[in-house]
Amino acid sequence: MAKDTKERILTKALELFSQKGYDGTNIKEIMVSLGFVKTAMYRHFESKEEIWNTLLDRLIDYYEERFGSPEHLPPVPESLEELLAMTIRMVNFTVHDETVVMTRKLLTIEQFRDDRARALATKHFLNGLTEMFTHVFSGMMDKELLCRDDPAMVAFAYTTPISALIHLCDREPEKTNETLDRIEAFCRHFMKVYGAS
Amino acid sequence: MAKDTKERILTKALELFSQKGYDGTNIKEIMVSLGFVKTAMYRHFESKEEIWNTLLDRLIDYYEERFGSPEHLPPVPESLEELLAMTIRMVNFTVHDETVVMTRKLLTIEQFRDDRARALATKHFLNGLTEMFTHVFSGMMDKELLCRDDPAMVAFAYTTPISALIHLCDREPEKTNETLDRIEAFCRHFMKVYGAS
DNA sequence: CATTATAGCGATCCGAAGGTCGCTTTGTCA
DNA sequence: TGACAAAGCGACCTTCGGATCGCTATAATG
Repeated sequence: MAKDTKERILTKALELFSQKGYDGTNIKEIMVSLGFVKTAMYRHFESKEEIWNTLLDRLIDYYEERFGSPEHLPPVPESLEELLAMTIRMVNFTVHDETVVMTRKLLTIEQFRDDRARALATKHFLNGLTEMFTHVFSGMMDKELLCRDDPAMVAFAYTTPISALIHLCDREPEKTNETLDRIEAFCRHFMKVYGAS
Repeated sequence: MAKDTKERILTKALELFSQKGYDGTNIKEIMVSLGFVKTAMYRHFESKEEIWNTLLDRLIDYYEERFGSPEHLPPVPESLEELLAMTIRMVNFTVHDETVVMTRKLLTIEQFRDDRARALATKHFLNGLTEMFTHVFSGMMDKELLCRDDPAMVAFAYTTPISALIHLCDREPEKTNETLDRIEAFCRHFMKVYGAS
């Protein structure tokens, strides 16, 4: 129950930091919205700064757990349709999971103020996805589902447009459905251009 | 000289807001770094809020002036090499011009807090570039320099990867040179894939 | 059941930040 | 040159936000 409070503070901090930034959020707001008085925070964290650091630790750990090791790489699709299905599944998760959305917004907002946020942003927004799809496309080229080419370059060309549209969903959530359609259209375009058929 | 002060305040505000955000920047810092006492600001603006609004007005106007009307569309290249040269020129400008860099960072940081920043961010980061290159690629397809395809989709596939790397330059300026190389490599890859040869 | 640590509360402190006001300086113009 | 407006200065006000401390209630433990 007490342990729970600490977690709830972190969750609420992620929520508020991702909307208004670290500087734009105050302790009172966090604690009152959880039904506490602001000073109750100091039973769980030494300072506002420590909330930030703990939160970032969690986000880094979470990313590492989830995407850190090769065993978390997705299976190599057996067809282009399967690639599309896998992509749509991943995108749907990433734009609808509230925690993931808030994490992305947080990193977007704080990337120029905090070095760890900066590093994590580059992984989240660029390198992580590219590396993952480098593996996927490398496998698909071996299976002759895609034209042979530099898999890292092809992965980059595939993931960055999708990433741009995910950012658009974050910025303008009311356009999410339309944007998901655009993602699917882009995937089909990509498959037409790069597919080996 | 007085008029100048107002401009200098706006310039400094852009600089600081783009590094630390609106909430993370205080009036004293702006004014003292310009050699004034903080309250001198109130001879030029009613409030901190008004600095923000004026600054955003300027950024919106500047964007409109520069990219707003069709006459500002770039000429359609006569060859793939020319497309590459034009792209490199544009990227170099956008990555090295301090004001442009600061504007991008500002929009990145404040896009979730301010609706006008949000709208301008979508233009800056996505639609503006895509529209511009839709025109370019449409012309190039007419000249049979590129395979015929949906020019808007091809423009999207061209500009968003470049945009992702421009964001990387903003985030990690020490990697600028290496990142510019990656942009060029991507452009060449793109030309190989989409070029009509 | 008594003890003790934990967690929440509220009063309070302190410094920072936005903003006001009146005085002084400067620069413009008749 | 005298008068006035614009612009800068600095003292001051107020609020807000982070942080400390001591009291109390709860809940876990021997």
